[in-house]
Amino acid sequence: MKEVIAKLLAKELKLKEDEIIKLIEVPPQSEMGDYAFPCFSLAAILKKNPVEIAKELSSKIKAKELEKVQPVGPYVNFFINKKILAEQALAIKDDFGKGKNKEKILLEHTSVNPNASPHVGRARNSLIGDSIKRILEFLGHKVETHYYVNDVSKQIAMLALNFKQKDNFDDLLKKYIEISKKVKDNPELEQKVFQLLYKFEKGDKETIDIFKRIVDTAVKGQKEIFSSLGIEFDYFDYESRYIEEGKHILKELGETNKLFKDDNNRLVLNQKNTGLELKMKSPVLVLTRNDGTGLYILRDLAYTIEKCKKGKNILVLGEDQKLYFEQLKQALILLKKPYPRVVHYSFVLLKDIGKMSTRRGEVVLLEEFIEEAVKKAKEIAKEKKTKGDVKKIAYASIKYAMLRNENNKNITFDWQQALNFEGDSGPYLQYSYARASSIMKKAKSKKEKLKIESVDEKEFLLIKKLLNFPEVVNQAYKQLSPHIIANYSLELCQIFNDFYHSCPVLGNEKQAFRLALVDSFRKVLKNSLFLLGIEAIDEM
RNA sequence: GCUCCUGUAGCUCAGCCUGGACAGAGCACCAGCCUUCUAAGUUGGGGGUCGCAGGUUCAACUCCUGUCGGGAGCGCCA
Repeated sequence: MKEVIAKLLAKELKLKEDEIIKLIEVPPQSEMGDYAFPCFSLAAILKKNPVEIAKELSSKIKAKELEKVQPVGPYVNFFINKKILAEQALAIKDDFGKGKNKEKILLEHTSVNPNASPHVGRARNSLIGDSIKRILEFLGHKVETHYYVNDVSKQIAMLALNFKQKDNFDDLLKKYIEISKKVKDNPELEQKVFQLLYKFEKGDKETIDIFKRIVDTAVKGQKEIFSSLGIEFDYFDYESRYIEEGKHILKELGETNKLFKDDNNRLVLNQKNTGLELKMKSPVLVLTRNDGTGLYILRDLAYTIEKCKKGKNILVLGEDQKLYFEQLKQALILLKKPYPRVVHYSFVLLKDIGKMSTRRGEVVLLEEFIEEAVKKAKEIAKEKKTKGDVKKIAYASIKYAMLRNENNKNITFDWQQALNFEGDSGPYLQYSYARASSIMKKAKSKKEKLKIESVDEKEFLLIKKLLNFPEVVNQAYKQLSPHIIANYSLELCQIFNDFYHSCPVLGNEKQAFRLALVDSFRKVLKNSLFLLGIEAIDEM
């Protein structure tokens, strides 16, 4: 529609269409029109009062697509023929907004340390990652999700000192906190930790077995939790598999003459003149310990290089890893290798406590949170005497609460607010869908002939919002930010509920038209929710 | 100390990338709406120096600089 207007304006103005498209905006209120063209920039060129220009333009432009063209101050406001848009909205199909890209994309997200049950803060990584996966696939990309398992870490080695054969997933957190405290106050114990890592890297069978048992226990538990939320991974990539390749990388880096041994006999990469000198005290990257064992980044380099060979890469990382990633990226650039696009998200802070820390045990576990949400959903369902699937409602609540914020903003986590099922919440979106479904169900599906006689204001608002969906998905893709979808979903539902209250569907003379509109709403909202990983439900 | 992110209503957040018409939601608070498609809904009301100060511009919540508050990071954790 924008294009049509731009064409008309281009005729009058001797400006290029794409320039005009950039200027066209949507008025703040729908009564002002559907699109507006501000004449400020023309005022300078034509040396005329913008108000005059708007008046002149308005009188000249006419087209069958336009119901009305009206000058308001320095703006030319366009009212689109409502029936044309209504027809478009009614023609919406299940695949509305889907794309046909075919690019192969590897998406790495979550990668929680395999040492304990994940806390709510970590879930943000998974939920953002999973939503990005859905957005990419919706646009047609071929996506592989990868979960990097850090099975060579110091954390695992510490846990190995405190792990018993019979320990299961639920014991890990407690055990980890215990040993973590001990190691902190005891340098000798820390030496033991490093010895274990050394043995592991040298291939000591006993050590490898203990590590494996811990990691398997943790990964299995974590996988189950994420799976319960509908988050699945295509590949679990084990860090330990990259130990050898990491040594090759070390060799390659050695040939760049940027590698040197420091006073403590560690191999260090000089990262001067990469821009990093502005961001850290000393722009170096330590690659090995003094006992020769490789550090995490060495294996990560090998891993990243391997992934990048297979396709375009996207990585979801916490904001605490910004500098780390920048160092990794510069090392890859030095090796003349491609590097991933990265999405950083900020932390989930606990109200009254602050940052969650597994080590300190100051956490709300994702499991607890899920349980609490389900409990709450059950209570409400009982109270309302409804049948909706309480689990789906609880998950929607969690996912929406974690995805509604912009990635790089801190979330303040508050039980009460996170579990609110009213207003700006996941259940509100599902409720709107359920209402629409209920109408569809009650309408006996007789196919009446559709004639659009007139379009009411509330109907038109819904129509415009529905047609906006593809643009919203593209925005979310461009920014790799699910919150754009979350916000759109909320606005869409608010508009639908407004329509719901002022436009009776069943038994109304416009039933056929409104029914078709409700059906389009269901299709769009279902897709929109799907992109957030939220299931649409027919009753609740 | 340096780098990055952030500061919008009592609270939680959109809007800023791509500057324009009175700054939008939700929660909480007050007053209404269920003989009509689900009240997990909806209507109305109060509540804002968009942290502060400069600058650019016809026009700044939006861009630039400075400053203050919050978060994150800055050599052998990942």
